[in-house]
Amino acid sequence: MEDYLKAIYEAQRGGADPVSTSRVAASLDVTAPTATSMMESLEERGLVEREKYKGVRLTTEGETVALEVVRHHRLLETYLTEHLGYDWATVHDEADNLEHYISEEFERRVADALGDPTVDPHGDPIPDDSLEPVDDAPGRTLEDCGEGERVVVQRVRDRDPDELAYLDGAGITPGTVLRVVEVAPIGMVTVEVDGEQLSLPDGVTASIFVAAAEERADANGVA
Amino acid sequence: MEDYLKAIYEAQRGGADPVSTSRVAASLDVTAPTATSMMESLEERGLVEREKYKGVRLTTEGETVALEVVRHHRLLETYLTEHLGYDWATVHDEADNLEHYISEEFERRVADALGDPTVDPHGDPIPDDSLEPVDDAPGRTLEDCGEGERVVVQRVRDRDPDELAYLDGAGITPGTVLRVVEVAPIGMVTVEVDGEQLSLPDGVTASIFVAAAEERADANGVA
DNA sequence: CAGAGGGATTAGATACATCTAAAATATAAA
DNA sequence: TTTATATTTTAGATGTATCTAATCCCTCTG
Repeated sequence: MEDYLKAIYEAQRGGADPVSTSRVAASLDVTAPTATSMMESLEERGLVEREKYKGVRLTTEGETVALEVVRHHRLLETYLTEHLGYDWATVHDEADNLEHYISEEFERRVADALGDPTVDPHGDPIPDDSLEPVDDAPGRTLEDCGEGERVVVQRVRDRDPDELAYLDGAGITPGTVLRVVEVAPIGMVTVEVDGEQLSLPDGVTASIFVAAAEERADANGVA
Repeated sequence: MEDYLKAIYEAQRGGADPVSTSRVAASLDVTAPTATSMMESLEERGLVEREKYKGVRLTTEGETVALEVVRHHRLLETYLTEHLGYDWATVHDEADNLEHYISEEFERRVADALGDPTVDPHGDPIPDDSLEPVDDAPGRTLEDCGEGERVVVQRVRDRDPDELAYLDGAGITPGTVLRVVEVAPIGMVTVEVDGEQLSLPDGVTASIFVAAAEERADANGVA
C-alpha cells in the first residue's frame, strides 16, 4: 500500500500525469491487474484520484502519506550511511524494507541523531516532519549539458548498486564538480573529474542531475 | 510466523513442555483456532513437533529460527538504547516490530557497532551469530530470596514500561546489588538499594532475577 | 468409572494481495 | 474512418492469517 503510493509519487515527480497502471505495476514488479485493484483500494480510501483507463494522481492526503514514506526512506539512507557504515551504493534496499516499519519515535530519534538533515546521500531532499511537499523535481541531467560547461552534481538517482559503486569509485557523488568535455552523438558524455577524463553512457548520464557550477552550489539545488 | 516461534521459545524457556495452544494464543493476542492452524503450518515446515490436544515443542530447526529472532530483538534493544537514546523501559515495542524486517547485513553492522555484546539492557543473553542455543534459563527471582541475602540483579523480565521506568528510577537495573531486608508473607519483599529501602509486590519481584552477590558478579549470570 | 467442564480442534467465513485468462477500451495506423 | 495493437480492466482462483460458532477430546471430580 505504502509502496504503491511511493511508486506513484516517484512517477508523478518524474513527470507522469496521470500515472498509468502499467507504470506502477512495472516499478513494483506486480502484474497489471494487481496494480488495478490496488488503485481501486487507494481510490476508496481517498488517497488517489482515478480516471479509468487513464491512470491515477495522488490526492493531497495521498501525497502526505507518500511523503512520510519518502521521509522515512531518505532518513534511513542517511542514517545507515553515516552511522552504520553502509555503502552509499547498497543502502537502498535496506531502507526500502525498513521505511514501512519504523515508528514515529524512531523517525524522530534518527532525525535528531543526524541533526535534521535536508538531503540524503544521493542528494535527494528529505521532507521535513510537517510533510509539506518538497521541491523534489529533478533538474537538468548530465545528458542535457553542453560541451565545456562546468557543473556540480546535485543528485544521483541511479538504483543499480554496481553502477553507483562505479560512480563512487570515480569520485562522482553529490557535490562533485564536473567539466563536460564532449557530448558524443552516440549517447555518450565525457566529463573531467579531478583532472581525469571519464566517459559515461546515456543510461547513466540520464540519472545524474546537475546544476551550473558557479561560485559554489548550495546543498539542495534548484539553483 | 516468527512471532509464533518466538512465543513458543519464550514459553518453553519459562518451563512449559509442551507449550499449549492457548498459551501461544494468549501471548500473541489471537484466538485459539488461529494458534491451532499456525501450529499446523509450523509442523508441516518441520519447525515444531506437535502432539494433538497437548501442545508443541520446537525442533532444532525451529529453535534456530527462534534464536535468530531473539538475537535480532536483543541486539536491537541494545542498539536503540545505546545509540539512539531509547529508554530502557520503552525500547521493547520498537524492537518487537523491527526484529522481523532487518537484514543479515543490518544485524551484522549493529553487532559490530556494539562490539558484539553478550547481554541486552534487560540482562538477557544475546545469542551469537552461530545461533547455538544459549543458556537462557532465568535463574532465581527476588521472590525466592532469604532475608539478609546480598544479591546482584541479573535480569529484569518485566514488560510493563511503567514498572520498568519505576525500577529504573529506583536504581534497579541489571548489575545492581541489593540486600534483601524482609520477605513478608503477604507477597512483598523489601530490599535495600543504595542505602534506601524499597518494598516491591510479588508481581514485580517474580520478574527480577538475581544471583548471589559474592565478590563480583559476572555479566551474564548462571553463577 | 461416568459425566462435566474446559481447552483444542474442526468447519466455515472474511479480508487481503496476488495471480492467469478473458473481455473491454483507448490509441495509433492504414 | 475503420481496424489493429497495446493497455486496462473484469472475472475467477489461490494462499495466508484471521475470526466465530460448533464439535471434539482430555482430565478431573464425584
